[in-house]
Amino acid sequence: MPVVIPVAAISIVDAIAHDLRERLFSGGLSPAAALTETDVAGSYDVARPTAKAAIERLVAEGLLVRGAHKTARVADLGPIDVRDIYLARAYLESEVVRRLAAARSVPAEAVRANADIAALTNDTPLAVVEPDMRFHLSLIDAVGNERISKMYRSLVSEVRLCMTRVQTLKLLDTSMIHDEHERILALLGAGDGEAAARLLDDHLARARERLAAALGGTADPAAG
Amino acid sequence: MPVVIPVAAISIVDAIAHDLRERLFSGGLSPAAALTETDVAGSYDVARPTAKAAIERLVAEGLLVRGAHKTARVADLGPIDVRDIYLARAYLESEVVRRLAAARSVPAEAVRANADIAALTNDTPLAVVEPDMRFHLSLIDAVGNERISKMYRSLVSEVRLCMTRVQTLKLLDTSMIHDEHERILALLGAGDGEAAARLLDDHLARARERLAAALGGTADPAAG
DNA sequence: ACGTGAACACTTGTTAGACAATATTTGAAC
DNA sequence: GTTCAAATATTGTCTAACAAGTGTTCACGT
Repeated sequence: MPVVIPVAAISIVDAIAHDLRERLFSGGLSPAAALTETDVAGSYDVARPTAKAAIERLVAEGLLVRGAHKTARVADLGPIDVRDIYLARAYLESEVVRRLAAARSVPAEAVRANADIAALTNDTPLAVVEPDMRFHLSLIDAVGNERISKMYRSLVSEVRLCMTRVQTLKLLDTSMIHDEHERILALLGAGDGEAAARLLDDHLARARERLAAALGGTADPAAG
Repeated sequence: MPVVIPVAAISIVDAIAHDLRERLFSGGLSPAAALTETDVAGSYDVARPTAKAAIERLVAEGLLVRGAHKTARVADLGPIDVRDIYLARAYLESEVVRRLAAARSVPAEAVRANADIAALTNDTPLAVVEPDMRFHLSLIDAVGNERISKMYRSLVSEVRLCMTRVQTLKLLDTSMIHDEHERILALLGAGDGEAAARLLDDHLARARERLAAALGGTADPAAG
């Protein structure tokens, strides 16, 4: 019996949306930068409706913003948005660790991701972002819920957009992140969901306040 | 100083998407029914690209499904989807009640919605759906988080789509729903988040299994 | 009769060009 | 310098069209 090899023939709109997303995440597009439909159409050499569709997709994802008859702009997420996003993350993720702990389930992929963090030598300051995201995503994906994974991915993409604005900042202490992750995993294996959720909340709150402060907000650990 | 009166000049695409959604929820469109772009364009007397945009919006919301070069169809959500949706609801909502209880916050709108449920005389069997949704939505909205509210609303719209398929079924016992809501609100005021979350989980699990069973699934209270 | 394969119709993906409606900017008048 | 009006830029929508993919029919050969 032949094995099915999954291939995806992505459409032009998909390709443009994907590339715009990459440019957004790599900082190629500054916050509040204007993205007219004609510009996008011109730079990819496609028709305007095609560019329009790609832009509208990113607007739906929250990466771009635009009002009626206004040109789309890169979302400039401030401290308020950061707190909104991280609170949503905390809601989803702390409930996830509660239920993972109840099943004493320690996702293998999360362990791997955290090992990758430990293995980091001093590269660029934000080399830790990728394995860190992978750690948190693997916790979410471990529950195997399509819609939860999709919602969380949407939040992660907004976080990545924020991060492009603080590339220079020294936000994150790699070893501390690793240690906290390790403790969370241990609590999952021990079945202590309460403690794991509490620790995760602290972990996210710390990251949130650093990011919010870097984006010009005042320190406000209780905000949310 | 003149008071600002907020008006929304919705676009044609918005209007069509809205109307299609209503038709979806009112059962005017059967599950798995085909919705070609030309048909939609013809029935609203607009150009095909306009209809296309409306269809793509509903596809993004999960109300329609479509593959590349295939005609869009009404999503026919089965027991598996119901469990996926309700588990996502439970994750969001049980964490919400935990945190509402921690603040001993009892949302006034939730109290109102539950009073509306109690005031129901025997109308159509699914007259309870609207105030029930409103009860749960008001709990979510009480935390004042933009992204959580948006995610939850997306889940609710999928639930509504499921419900249109079981209109005839006697799914819900009004007084039981009211009582359970009442107990949840009481636990919020008492600050007992654990108990409130547990009760809410049971409440949603019951609704989930009734809905899943009505959609042809086998009883499986532990699924998810 | 049955499976094969080619022609066909249907649908979607994408493009081009155009016009109207709305925002934004420029410029001129006071 | 401020304010109003014209010019420009941009988006929303339409018409028409072609290309490409999907599903179906139907004749054909075995």
